[in-house]
Amino acid sequence: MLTISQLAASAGVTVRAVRHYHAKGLLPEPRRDASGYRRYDAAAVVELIRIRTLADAGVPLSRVQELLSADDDAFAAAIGEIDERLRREIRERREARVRVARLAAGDHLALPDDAVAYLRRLRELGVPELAIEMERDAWILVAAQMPEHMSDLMALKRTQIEDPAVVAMYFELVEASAWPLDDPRLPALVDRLVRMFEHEEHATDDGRPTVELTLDDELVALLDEVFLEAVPIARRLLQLLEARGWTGWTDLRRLPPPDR
Amino acid sequence: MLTISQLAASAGVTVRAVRHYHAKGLLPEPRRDASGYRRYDAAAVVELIRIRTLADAGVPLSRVQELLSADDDAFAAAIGEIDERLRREIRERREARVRVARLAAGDHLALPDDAVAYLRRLRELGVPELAIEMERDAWILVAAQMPEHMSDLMALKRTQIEDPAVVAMYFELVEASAWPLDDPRLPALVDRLVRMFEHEEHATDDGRPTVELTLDDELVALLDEVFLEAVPIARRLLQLLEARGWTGWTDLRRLPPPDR
DNA sequence: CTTGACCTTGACGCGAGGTCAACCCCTCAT
DNA sequence: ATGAGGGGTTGACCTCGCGTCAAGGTCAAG
Repeated sequence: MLTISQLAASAGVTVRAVRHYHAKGLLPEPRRDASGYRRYDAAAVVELIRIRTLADAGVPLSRVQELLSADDDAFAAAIGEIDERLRREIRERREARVRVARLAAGDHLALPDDAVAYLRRLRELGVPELAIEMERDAWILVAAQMPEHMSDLMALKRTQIEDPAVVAMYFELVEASAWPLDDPRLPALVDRLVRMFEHEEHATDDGRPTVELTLDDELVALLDEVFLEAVPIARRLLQLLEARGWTGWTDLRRLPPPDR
Repeated sequence: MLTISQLAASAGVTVRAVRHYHAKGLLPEPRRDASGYRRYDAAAVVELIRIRTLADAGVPLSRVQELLSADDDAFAAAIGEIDERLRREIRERREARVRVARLAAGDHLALPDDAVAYLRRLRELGVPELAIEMERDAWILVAAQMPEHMSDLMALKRTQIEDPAVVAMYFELVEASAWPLDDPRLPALVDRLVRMFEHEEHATDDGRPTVELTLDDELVALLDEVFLEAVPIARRLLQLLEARGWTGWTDLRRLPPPDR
């Protein structure tokens, strides 16, 4: 005959846990000796070990209670489910190991692979780190709001960034982003931009596909907003562009002539 | 700028969880818009994903809070500990899978391997199942109270059980265990027992080692108690043995002569 | 103007015990 | 016989990471 602490020790649990199982009706209350102490037999040892085996496998005690009185078929089915859950938990922990290991470094946390590759390409092209950080934050916001468009967008950006003319403009804009709003060099910059757009327009007329037209309005609005927020000078540039007959930032278009 | 549900979705968590992190000081409260709604930037996305990465790895939120503001060395050390814990949890789940799989069948739950082997040998020798169950329960109690002695005891029992004389006595006792306490066949049985002891005694004098003498008193008391509890007729047998000048059950000895 | 989706704070609930508190019981040494 | 120590007993509150109301305020669309 065992005392409660001996029973508990035989299954490697605490006395408190055994009493908890009694309170929950998982383990039947044994008879008491003359002084009111609980006294256990071998069957209690077996039962307690069964409880712990299931509980250690992550089965909730309420489910353990059902299982202890289940028939063989139901029990076998339950064992199958438990095993499946354990395998899943093992898989999740393996994935967690990978993610935690990547935690120390980089952009991978909040961005998909292709966005990370795009940012890396910007670094290769010599874009200043500050500009890359702004760009990264912008893409994080886009990814948060419209993750389903990210892969198309990144494909587009990676194509654009390989065009030397676009890269040249990019560098001009990066440089300009630090200028004050009333910097005298701004009008000349905008003139160069407009000339470039008009050149592109002609090229497009020659039959080159205009990839941007596939972007939906909501996405364009988001991209515009994000970049206007991120780059202080962007609003001023937009004003100057509109004065020259163009509007939009992501989806650049000629304004309708003002006389209409 | 993101609303709380957009932020939450970007990290795959619930809105409630994000608010919980604010309340715990894990994620700084962002600024509010005109209507009092929270508005988040890209940094919040990154931070939230960091929190979730750690939390998904099983790090308590209080620890996450420390880690987010820890220096690189402390952080790297913590990552090491987290990875170690994850590996341990994977190992535990693998072991749980094995134990759960064994749950459906048998004695292995509450007994060590050698005790299971001993019970299997009893079955091979044709011992009735009822007697084996009693014996199993007795050994479970012994294992619960003195697990450190089990391997020696089982070695001893396995040796004994290979001695045909012992096996013969064993069968007689098994049979007798079902008799009423006043069965007329009992005295003859005890006579046979005593004759066997005396024979053993002579054999021992011849130089055979007496293994039992290495058992300590506490263990002998436990074994006696367990078997006297388990087999109703054992007490009566003990009385009869003592009338013939022997005492003890596990550690059988001649009584001192009554005239002293 | 209403509906329905979103946001706010605050409070309680759960699951598996841990951790007191306050008391009883038994044994052993003084 | 007396106290100390190491069992046992019940009961009540604490923990953690949110889920789930409750009781509203806000916003865009029909």
